[in-house]
Amino acid sequence: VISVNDEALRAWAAFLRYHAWVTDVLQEELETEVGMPLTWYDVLVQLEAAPDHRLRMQELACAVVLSKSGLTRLVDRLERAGLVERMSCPSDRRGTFAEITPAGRKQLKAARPVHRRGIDEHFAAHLSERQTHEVGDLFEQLIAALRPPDREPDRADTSAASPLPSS
Amino acid sequence: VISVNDEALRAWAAFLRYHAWVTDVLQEELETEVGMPLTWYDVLVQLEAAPDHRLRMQELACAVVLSKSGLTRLVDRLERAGLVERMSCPSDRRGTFAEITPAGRKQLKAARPVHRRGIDEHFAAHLSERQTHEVGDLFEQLIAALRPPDREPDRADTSAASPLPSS
DNA sequence: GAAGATTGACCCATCAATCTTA
DNA sequence: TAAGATTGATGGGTCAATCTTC
Repeated sequence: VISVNDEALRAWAAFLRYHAWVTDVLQEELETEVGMPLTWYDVLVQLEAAPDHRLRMQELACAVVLSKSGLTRLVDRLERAGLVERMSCPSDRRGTFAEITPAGRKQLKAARPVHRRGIDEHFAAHLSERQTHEVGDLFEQLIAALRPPDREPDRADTSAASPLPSS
Repeated sequence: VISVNDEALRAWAAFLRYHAWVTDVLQEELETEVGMPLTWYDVLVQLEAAPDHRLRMQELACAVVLSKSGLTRLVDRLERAGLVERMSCPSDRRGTFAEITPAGRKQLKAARPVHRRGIDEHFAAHLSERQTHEVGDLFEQLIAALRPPDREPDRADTSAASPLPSS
């Protein structure tokens, strides 16, 4: 059988293991220092960066790589916590915007330096400038190569365009 | 605030997004072509590779990056499916081995080429030999740099040594 | 009492079905 | 009828408590 070689498998295994561990560490840091789960942080980052600080539920689901229904429930929790507010879209009343609230921006302001410090400490600090650039290029290239994943029915990213994870 | 720069954030975002997408794709390929979830595959790979084709529950949990309780339930399902069998450890009767069955090895034999093809197609094929080597080194170095994660109570990897994800 | 593993309660995500508006 | 979003049922994971054996 045509198959991948050992060096590639070693790289793949390291990639997987590193991802599992580093997300665990970042999650825990954010949780203990700011008391917020990483999923919340991701949502707040996306909304803060969006025009008018709001996004349609569908776009947000795509951005944070969650199913539509998953996002509905996540926004439920964020709204209950007062960090996000739902606003119905006036031009198309089927649609709903999720908008970050002042309290949400305040939380984000507290969380961002913690998370960025984590990314720096557990990732960026160990890469040379050249490596950083190369890793960015490489993974963007790999993403582009994944066949525009003709996603499953409930999945939000049929549009397949813009998603950008936490930063 | 001292913080990570934009190039590093771009690399980080690409890393995260690629991981989310590629695991999704591999998961779906394995599911549709062999009818087995990726978690099952990971367990079978670990057991097949282990001495006597079996591992203590704790070691297995560590290897597949799952909590002890999570692994208990996963092995429950695998045992129900006949792919794995529990054997009590004769020398220390507190302990339990999970051992791959003939049926499990057969399943693995069917699954492995599918999964490896996926890794090749969506990962290895896009890397030069030099890049493959560099990615492997880089992530292994990053793993080593993560403070030996003094893990949470229930987490299996207090031993922190050997875990190797799916291959 | 501590270690290995399991169990019960709970959290969060997904899928399929549903409701509403276009 | 289709599109946007939500809801109900369910799968699979974690934590804390428990059981068994050392």
